[in-house]
Amino acid sequence: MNMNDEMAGKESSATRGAYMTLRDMILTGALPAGQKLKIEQLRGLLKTGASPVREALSLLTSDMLVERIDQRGFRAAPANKANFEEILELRCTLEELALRKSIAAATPQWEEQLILTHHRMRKSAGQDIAIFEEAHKTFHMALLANSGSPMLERYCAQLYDLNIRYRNLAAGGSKYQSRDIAAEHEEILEAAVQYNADRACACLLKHYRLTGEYLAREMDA
Amino acid sequence: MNMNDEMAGKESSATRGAYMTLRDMILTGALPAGQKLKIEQLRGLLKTGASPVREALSLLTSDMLVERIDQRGFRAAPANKANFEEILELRCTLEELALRKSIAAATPQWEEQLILTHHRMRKSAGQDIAIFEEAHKTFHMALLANSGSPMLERYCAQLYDLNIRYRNLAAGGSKYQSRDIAAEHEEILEAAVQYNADRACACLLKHYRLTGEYLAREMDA
DNA sequence: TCACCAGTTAATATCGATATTTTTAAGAGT
DNA sequence: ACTCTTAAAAATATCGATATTAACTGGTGA
Repeated sequence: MNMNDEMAGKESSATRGAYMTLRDMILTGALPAGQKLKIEQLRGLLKTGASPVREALSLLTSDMLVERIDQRGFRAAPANKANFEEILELRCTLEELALRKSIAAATPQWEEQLILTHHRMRKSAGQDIAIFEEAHKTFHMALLANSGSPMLERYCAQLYDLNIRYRNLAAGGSKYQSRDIAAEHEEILEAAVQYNADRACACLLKHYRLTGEYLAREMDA
Repeated sequence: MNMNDEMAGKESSATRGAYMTLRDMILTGALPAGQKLKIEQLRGLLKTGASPVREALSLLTSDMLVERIDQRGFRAAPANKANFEEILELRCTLEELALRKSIAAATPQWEEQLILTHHRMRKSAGQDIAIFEEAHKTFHMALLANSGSPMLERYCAQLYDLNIRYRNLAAGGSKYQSRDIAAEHEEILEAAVQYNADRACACLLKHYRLTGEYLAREMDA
């Protein structure tokens, strides 16, 4: 009767499908930074018409993943260390702000969501990396989800994605970081559910800055 | 030979033209908040095809001026008091951040730009309101332009526009505010060129909050 | 050798028409 | 009267083709 099972994941509109695919390809680095994105080429890759491709690219400019040069097409957003550090710093500022607001307005529902998303993230640790990444983002966003400011959360989500992109671009060869990521997440969670804003923020920012320094080193090499 | 004089202001691509026009119409309230934006209707209004309209609308979603509902078209972003207050607060936070950074990194060039843009704003006070608004935005953005963080500046510009939109939506009938806007601008400028970050921020935020309270009152009525 | 200027190629931007989907309206059955 | 189903209308989304614009190439004159 319904097609939810069959079509799970497949988006209703061609535009959304193209948007998702392109977004993923840019975030993972399948489409390298700065690369020209030719409509015809993408049209073939995505097996759809020019209009959805074009519209998807327009939408991706919002996310700062694609640059649009009038009359001259699209290209994947460039990447460089300065931009990375800008993102990292801005992200730390905005996420701290959002986390403090979330904790200040804490509710049982929010708290329970933290527990749940954290649990799911742990569970997915063994599975496919894409599954984990998804759960990881969900957990981090859950931390901020009670800030009361959807726009702030949106900015944070955007910066999160941009950061992930740099992680994928930079961490090409080298193995996963040696730090105990799981422990860092537990620390953050613990502080949050205890409404300890200072500690939660300190842990969160340490979590980001450690990854940041690691990536910055990779980018030099 | 060339058409620069004739075509001044007319954008090169139909998409950009549509983008500019629609943006303006939403900011000024010519397209009311929440209104359904039918392609066919806009196609007639803008005298262009469906593709440019569609693409312009997609671009406007980045600016949070248009909402896209998959398979169900576009509509002008809704407006309500909660959203307005969210914008105001976020704007105060981000602009303070950017202004402090700008002052901390002050250079003669930046300082001179402040003087210039302020002067131009004063000059344009008598002229057409649209001219003044343009100069007003330029001045305010110049204050933040030395923050060293293009993304932060972009967010501020976005919030600025959203705020202006509410000003246009709310201040329908009532006359321009009685406050001495010019004096407030001078205060901000003075503090900035003296590298007095605390005072500059205090003045800037006061400037925003006063307008904000005024608008909030309008919105109740 | 180099800058400059056609002519050619390639890519973008745009149009008009069609397929899909949603919304509206109407009718049948309970 | 009310809901459910079904037909008609309207609007969105998409396609394929064309016009417009930018990029390239090779040759010409200093």
